Amino acid sequence: MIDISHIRQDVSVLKRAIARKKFESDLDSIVELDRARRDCIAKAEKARGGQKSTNEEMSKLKKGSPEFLEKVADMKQVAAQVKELESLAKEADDRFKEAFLTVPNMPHESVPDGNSENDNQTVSTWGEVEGDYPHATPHYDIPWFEKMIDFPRGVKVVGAGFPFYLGEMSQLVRALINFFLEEGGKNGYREVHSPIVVNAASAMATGQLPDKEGQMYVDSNEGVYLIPTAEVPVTNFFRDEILPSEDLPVKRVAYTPCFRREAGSWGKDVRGLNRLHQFDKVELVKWVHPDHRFEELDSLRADAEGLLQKLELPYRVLLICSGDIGFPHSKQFDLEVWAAGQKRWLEVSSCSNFTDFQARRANIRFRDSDGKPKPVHTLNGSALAIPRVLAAILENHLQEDGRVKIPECLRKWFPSDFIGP
RNA sequence: GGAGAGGUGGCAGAGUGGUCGAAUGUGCCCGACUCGAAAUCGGGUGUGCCGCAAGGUACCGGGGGUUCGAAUCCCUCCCUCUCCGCCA
Repeated sequence: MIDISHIRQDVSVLKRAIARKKFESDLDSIVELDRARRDCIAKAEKARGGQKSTNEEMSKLKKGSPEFLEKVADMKQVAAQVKELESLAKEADDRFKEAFLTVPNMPHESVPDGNSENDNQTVSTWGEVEGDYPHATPHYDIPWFEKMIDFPRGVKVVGAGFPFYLGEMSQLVRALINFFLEEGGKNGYREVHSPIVVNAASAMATGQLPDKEGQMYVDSNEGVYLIPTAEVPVTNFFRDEILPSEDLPVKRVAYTPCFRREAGSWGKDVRGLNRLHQFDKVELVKWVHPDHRFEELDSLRADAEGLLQKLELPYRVLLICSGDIGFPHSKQFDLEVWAAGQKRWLEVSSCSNFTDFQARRANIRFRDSDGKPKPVHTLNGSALAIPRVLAAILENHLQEDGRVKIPECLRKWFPSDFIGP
């Protein structure tokens, strides 16, 4: 959630910001709900204060004395009144909070205007995009692909979108995971091995609930959700905590499987590894001092970009426009790898700054130099999503002999220079 | 899953229906003493909400109830621990 002062001061600023995001939010009525709530709270607290001071007097009287009994009789009415006012205040408070939760984060001023993904800005590209890939083939059309990644048996065992990776392909997946984790460590991120289910409070704190409930697999017996990204459990690590400011920035890297129902998005362009219900991903998460939020976003992005460079995969960096940016995001860069066989860009990372939006929901604070707790700023980014990176490796590094060359940086964990028939 | 015990401030740990935001210890911060440190002594030390402020109000696991008044009594949910069962 945003800072409440944004709706108490000049709402027009907030209105304009939200309009840029193409989100609907009835701010006028939320302002009114806030006013009503404060009014009710003031009344209830005043009544309660009166009741308390009388009760204090009563505690000094002899129990059962005439004065005491008289006051009891008087206070019965007061008590009923207080109860009524308090319940009105709670109602008003709940109404406000519910509405306030629907207000998205404001996009940063450096975020370009736009309506959809078509308006995202390419800020840079790396590597040879239109370059020389004479043998490039869509990964799912590589002859031996199905021998190494078994979709039909995944369908039999679970359903669509849950492939088995076999033999050397499984080793390659593992090599990528190791590479990403190790690079994260080198860049100062502490490795975490995290739960892959979370409770509703956690999903609420990072913003998956209530918006994206339909996108998550849920176990309603236990009231837990399979995580769509490690962002959820890892960010919630510090929920309801106050961090010492000298600990900032805190940086963590985690590998987890991710689970997404992808409800409604199944259909075209989802062949092979392009879109799965379960996939592996290494995620970077940072908790930072507000003063450093944007330099931290740049360095986070650089950390993710470094991986693609070492993998020798061409990519572009998109600055996501206001209309395509997510609900809790302030600013977002996507990294898209060039898949030379499909001749298309595949998103392999999304690096985002949430400013204090998640931190307020999750109640994660730091103690500022004035001694007061303030919300931290949270950032995260994939580094990287494995199946699409794998797809790009298979397509771009495919050679004339039908084998795929393994990038140098993975050889430490992979037993051969090539993968293939 | 069964039986029992318990959830109080950073931690430990008292708490009679009213004088309890809560004793005490410990930790932490400031000061005194000291060449410095330890020890000792003195002072300070939670968070949210409402309020321009003074101040008020809430919070003793969550929610509800009884009562003029609840950390304290009742209901309910959650969690932790011990023992048993099952099991990686």
